[in-house]
Amino acid sequence: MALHRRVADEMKSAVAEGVYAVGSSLPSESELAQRYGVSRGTIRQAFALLVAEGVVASRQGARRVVVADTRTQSFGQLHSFSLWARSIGAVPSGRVVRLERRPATAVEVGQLELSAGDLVFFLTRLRLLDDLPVMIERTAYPDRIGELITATAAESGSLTDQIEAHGFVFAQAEHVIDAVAATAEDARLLEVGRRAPLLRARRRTRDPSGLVLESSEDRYAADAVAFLVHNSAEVNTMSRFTSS
Amino acid sequence: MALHRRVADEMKSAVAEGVYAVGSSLPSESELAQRYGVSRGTIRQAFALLVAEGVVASRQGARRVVVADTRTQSFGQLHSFSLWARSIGAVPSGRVVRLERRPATAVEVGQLELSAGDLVFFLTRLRLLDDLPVMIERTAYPDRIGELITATAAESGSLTDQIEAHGFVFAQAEHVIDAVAATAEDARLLEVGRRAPLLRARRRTRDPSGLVLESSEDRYAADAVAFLVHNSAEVNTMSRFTSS
DNA sequence: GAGTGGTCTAGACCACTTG
DNA sequence: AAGTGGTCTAGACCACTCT
Repeated sequence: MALHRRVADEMKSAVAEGVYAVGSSLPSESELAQRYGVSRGTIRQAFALLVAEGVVASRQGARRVVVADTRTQSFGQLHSFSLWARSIGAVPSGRVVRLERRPATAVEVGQLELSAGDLVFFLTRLRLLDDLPVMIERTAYPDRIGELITATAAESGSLTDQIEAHGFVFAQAEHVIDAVAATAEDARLLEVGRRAPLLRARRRTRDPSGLVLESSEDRYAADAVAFLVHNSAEVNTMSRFTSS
Repeated sequence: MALHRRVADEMKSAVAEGVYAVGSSLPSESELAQRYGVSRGTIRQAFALLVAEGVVASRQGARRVVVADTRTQSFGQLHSFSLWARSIGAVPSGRVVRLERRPATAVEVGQLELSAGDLVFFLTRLRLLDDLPVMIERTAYPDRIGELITATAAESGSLTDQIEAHGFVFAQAEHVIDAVAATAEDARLLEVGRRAPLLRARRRTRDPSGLVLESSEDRYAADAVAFLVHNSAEVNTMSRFTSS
């Protein structure tokens, strides 16, 4: 583990434990550098992480201030339904609705950055927390990933684990988030009314070299889940689009 | 403007202009350092911005790769409806539904980090793009901000401009995004059906020192707007919550 | 083995706040 | 005026990719 990552984690723990209260000031960079026995640059790297996560506010000339003790979820927890479920103390499960291997549609060719005629695995799963239906996941995998997928694995739990076990690394993702009305199938599976509001997240995940590993459309029952996003003037990872 | 910011902007322009195609590799850090006449550290600062915005993928040992030419919106565009509207070539307008000054509710005291009994300005506005209703904005301002707000300013355009003109700086924000069904008032104002799905973004904005400047609940017509969020294993600004 | 990005250090100067 | 964070430099070593 990198030094700056370790420092950041320790600072975050200290905030969570109340050593530094929300609203209070933090020690200066030079003091922390001395305390941890690292250079000022390493302390700054650590703070860059905390600022991005919205834990700390920074302004020139003044000490940094704690603004929240939000323990941001790891990228892994955001990516894997199973991991996330366990982290909040719920029991995740999945029910395979459809699993097929077929030529990619034009849209999928674009999404997965394939060539025309390439095969994809397409999986529709209902995801449950403590046996309550929460989300419908419709995911397209390029063939090289898809061939790792079996119906039994999809039923029992985490495909993410399965895929990572074969050496694929999920490194970055983009999410397009909007609201839609439930279709007949959505309503039946999620046990909500027809046309009920659903939170939709269309996700595309890449490995460290930028190759697309999956493209998914997730639909959450409206009262089940929300997303929290933090952004700042320095680093902004969020934008707003007209979808029409 | 900081050197690394300038380098990042130039790289982004180069990608947008096709100098570096999506999918292709970028020059090495040392080559860019020489070309721009800066140190390697500055080039790395520039790339940190581009990686956070999802323009570039990075992995140890290999050259960086261009993964998208998404021109991420600035923090300002994300924050100001007026600025955003103009940036996409639409004409923004606003209609004040309610504007009141009153003691903060318990929830608002928490949201705005006030003390019990403090006053807030509460503004409900319908926002339109090219005269089409798109969003309802219900915003609470602490008194020191709210006293800058007049009904005429709220009608004519950007309160953000108004507030910034008085020296307040919007530095960071957190957004909780989910889906809700339209209430009777929502439906009437947005001209959608009762119980139509709406995309809801609850936003809290802070100044550089961490003070809360506003707390807002925005409801978008489902087919009007979507949010795009980019995240990565290194820096993750997004998380998923059970809202129940 | 050469090249590249990831990490860390030490030091310098500046802009800003008031610890 | 002192302290603090923001920026930039130069150099070092390591882990990893690539051919």
